[in-house]
Amino acid sequence: MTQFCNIGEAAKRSGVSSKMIRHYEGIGLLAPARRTAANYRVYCDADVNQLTFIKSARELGFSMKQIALLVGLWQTPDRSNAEVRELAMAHVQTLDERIRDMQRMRSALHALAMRCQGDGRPECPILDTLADQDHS
Amino acid sequence: MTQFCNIGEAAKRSGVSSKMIRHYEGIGLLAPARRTAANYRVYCDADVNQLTFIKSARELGFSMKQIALLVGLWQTPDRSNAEVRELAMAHVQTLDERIRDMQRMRSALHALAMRCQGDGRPECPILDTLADQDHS
DNA sequence: CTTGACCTTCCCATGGTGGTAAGCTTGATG
DNA sequence: CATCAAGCTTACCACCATGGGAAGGTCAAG
Repeated sequence: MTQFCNIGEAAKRSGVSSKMIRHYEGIGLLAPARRTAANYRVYCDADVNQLTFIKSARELGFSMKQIALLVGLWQTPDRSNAEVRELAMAHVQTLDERIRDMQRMRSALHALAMRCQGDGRPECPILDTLADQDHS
Repeated sequence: MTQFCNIGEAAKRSGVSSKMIRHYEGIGLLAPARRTAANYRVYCDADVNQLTFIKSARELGFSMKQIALLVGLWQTPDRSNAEVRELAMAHVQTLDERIRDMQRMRSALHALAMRCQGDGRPECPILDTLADQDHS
């Protein structure tokens, strides 16, 4: 039943590039893959599942360090979901901060752009404001 | 009237670290600074202004490449504010995309966390969902 | 003259991903 | 069987912006 495949197939199935699969192995996020006689990496279904897990976590913006923790919890049968939840909520908070930062930039820049005529003359409130150390 | 200072003072006045000032010079964003006989970099008010400009642009999330363009426009007397505005609006759009991405992550993760009891048992919808290749 | 604070250059690290080159393996086709 | 393309291997280099640190020179105050 278990399907064995090489790195290209594992990449296709998990959505993680071969490059990154090797990288994940290099940084210890994945156990070193078994090899064929010709030194080709071999992956089983469980390995592909783990790659899928990592991919999903990346898509939620978790860092590699956090993902290492999540993978550890995932593979621990008697884990506590409280720990997972805490990790997740901490990341939600981080995302909120980043979103606020971006929004602050966005609205400041948009306000500047609205003050600029954009009519081809050299006068430009955007540049003037950037040059003014009082950020005003 | 013009105040000359060394890199530490320029850093203090502009808010850009000495480290980064040297880096900006290295990548060509700043003209190579004049030097004292002892090879210390010397900065004048205009240089500090340019550093302030760069700092402000960084705080709005512009990339170094965009900042190089902005600095170029800033220092061009017969520039067109339309060009500046276009750069700014393009960056607003980039920020909007990043914000949307973050918000998508945020809400997906928050929804997952809400489904998790966090009561100390091993059952965890967060991990289950990450492991499911159907992202559902 | 010593001391401490500053400056100089040079190298390394981060994080996550991509590219590329040189060389080996595999499988299919002529 | 020879060949060729596609895929694998490792080992580098690059991005972007920033920080850290080492080893050594300089300057000003005590």
